[in-house]
Amino acid sequence: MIVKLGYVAMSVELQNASPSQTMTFAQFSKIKDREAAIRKLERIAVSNINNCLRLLKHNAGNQIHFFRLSSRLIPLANHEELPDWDYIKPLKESLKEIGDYLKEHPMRVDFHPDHFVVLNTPNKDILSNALKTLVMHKKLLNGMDIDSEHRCVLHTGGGYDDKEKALEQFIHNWGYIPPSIQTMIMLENDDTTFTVKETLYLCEKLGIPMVFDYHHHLANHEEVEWQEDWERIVNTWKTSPLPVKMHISSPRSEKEYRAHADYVDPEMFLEFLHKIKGSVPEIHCMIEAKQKDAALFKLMEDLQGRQEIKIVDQSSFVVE
DNA sequence: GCCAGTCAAGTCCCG
DNA sequence: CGGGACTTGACTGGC
Repeated sequence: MIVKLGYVAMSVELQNASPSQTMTFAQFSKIKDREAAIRKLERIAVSNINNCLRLLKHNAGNQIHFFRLSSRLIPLANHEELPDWDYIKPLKESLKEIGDYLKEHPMRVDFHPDHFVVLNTPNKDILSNALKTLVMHKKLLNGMDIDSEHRCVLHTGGGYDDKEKALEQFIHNWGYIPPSIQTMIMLENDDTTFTVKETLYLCEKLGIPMVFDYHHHLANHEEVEWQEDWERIVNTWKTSPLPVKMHISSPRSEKEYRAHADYVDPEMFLEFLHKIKGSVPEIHCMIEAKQKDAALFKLMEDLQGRQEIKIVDQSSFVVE
């Protein structure tokens, strides 16, 4: 089984390369010339996308084949006071550059929109805003000429005091999501509300790939045993053009269990890999750690020299 | 140039 | 029911 590691959105090694620079609506409103304010938003967005390209080059240079793009590339993209702003148009060229680069340096990239994109809300306006944000992600992928199938990880959403009802609400709302947006989505078990089994229920019913977050599972489960669910999780990827993907992180501390630690505990990771080895030929593990790419490199270093590990390159290895 | 506070979103928690 | 916590990185303001 080959394991490929990825990391999230920004680098601690590459300086001044934030893909998430922003302007709040309060700042925006202070600028009297609205056109000038919009131009400023556009300059920030272009800078974010250019930094994204720098990050991709950094990744390619370090043999990293898997990366989560920032979902904050375009500040105020879906703000209700800016419905007339065509935010994609001024970004066309920068986005195409990314697309061209990715054709030369193939890398799996995807998004994880912030947790306020809630698809199971009973509130129409919130659903409509969630959909707008997903459409923005779709446009970004189109601009980069990336097939948008299975490129957006989401959580199931709110519990609303009745999780069973909340799951049915998800299924109900799913009918209002255009198919081209539906195919973008993957669902992840979360650390406070919806467990692996609950997420699987939706994924199987609606044909959505499930992203297993091991740390979330340890924080939130009916039963801690997960191996009997693993085959079902793998099965949700059967129709996907992409390999199974999952999230790996370690608790910051016993007290702050749900928060992400700076680095990933290699022992926990190895133990996990031994349990799933042989179940898939290839798996992509997204490292969610405070130290971002440095955590990925440290984990690779920690795994070096282990009997059962054969290092392939700076971010991949084979487990036997 | 540092530290505390603010910002954005939706849900959840508390009184 | 209303206000604050939660989360995250970026940014602002006070000193």
